[in-house]
Amino acid sequence: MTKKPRYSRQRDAILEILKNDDGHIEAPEIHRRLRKIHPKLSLATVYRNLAQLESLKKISSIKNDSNINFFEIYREPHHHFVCEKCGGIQNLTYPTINICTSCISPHSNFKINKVATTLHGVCESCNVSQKLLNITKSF
Amino acid sequence: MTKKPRYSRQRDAILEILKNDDGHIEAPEIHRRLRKIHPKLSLATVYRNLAQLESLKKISSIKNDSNINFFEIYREPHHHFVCEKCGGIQNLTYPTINICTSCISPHSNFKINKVATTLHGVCESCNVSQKLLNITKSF
DNA sequence: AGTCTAAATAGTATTGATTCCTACTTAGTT
DNA sequence: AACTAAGTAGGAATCAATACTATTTAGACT
Ligand SMILES: [Mn+2]
Ligand SMILES: [Mn+2]
Ligand SMILES: [Zn+2]
Ligand SMILES: [Zn+2]
Repeated sequence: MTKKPRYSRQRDAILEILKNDDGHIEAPEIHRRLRKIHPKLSLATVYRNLAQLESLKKISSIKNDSNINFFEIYREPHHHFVCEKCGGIQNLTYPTINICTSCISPHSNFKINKVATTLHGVCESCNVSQKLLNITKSF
Repeated sequence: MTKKPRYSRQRDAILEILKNDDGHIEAPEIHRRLRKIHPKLSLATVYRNLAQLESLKKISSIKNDSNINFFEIYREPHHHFVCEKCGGIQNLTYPTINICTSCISPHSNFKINKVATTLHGVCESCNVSQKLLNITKSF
């Protein structure tokens, strides 16, 4: 139905960055990295292509609590941990919880595209620096 | 540790709106409703108090795909359905999945504050109007 | 190989929910 | 009644993301 998009050097480079990264990257970071080789690349182009790639299910995105969108190459569905302090995102390697999808199917007229389980809290490194701060405060 | 906040007529009214609503409301909607009785209420005040009430666990919030924050009175933990078309949010009445919390606890230095499972898709009413649109297009 | 056109891009302006700022007000303690 | 830290109103600022527009380009078709 939806036809295949035309090739673009820029989109290809964006996808390549994500293929070779095992984390979750922001659009401006992708832009920064590609600028070294494609000095004319526009940030708007990065955003436009990321949106397109996501709708083609080649990549996926997740937002942190500050509404910043992080992108990664499409992987097996998995869950995420979002740090409330630094905004960093980490993968959780526990099996996907599919029960929701099957549970809601009785509500037949819903169309479910994505199930996201996200834990919010304070990550290891932020937690440690928090503790250190408390110690120094007590003096 | 954190001391109880001072009483405020505005905060009380905001909480009252949420207590008497079973849905998920945006800050501007709360503002609109309260303006009828408190014409001088500032939208910034609504946002500030919603943030405070949430940190006191009296209310909770969830964002739709357009980053708009919806608020509700604190309830038993539950999951949500977010419509990609209209941005509306609905509760899912299936039992909370706690396994993630217990699974990750071995990663001891994480602090988990919130577990959110959210389904993204097209809600019943949007789905129906989508179908009607397709029918009219085929003429 | 040249022509054509819809899709893509660069660069910039705009959006819009939320937060910040500051002078003023007020709850509540002494 | 006086004091003060917390809260408010109103408006400005923020900033990730999107919209806009003139220009370029992939790739289809002669
Ligand atoms: Mn991931
Ligand atoms: Mn809810
Ligand atoms: Zn962190
Ligand atoms: Zn909908």
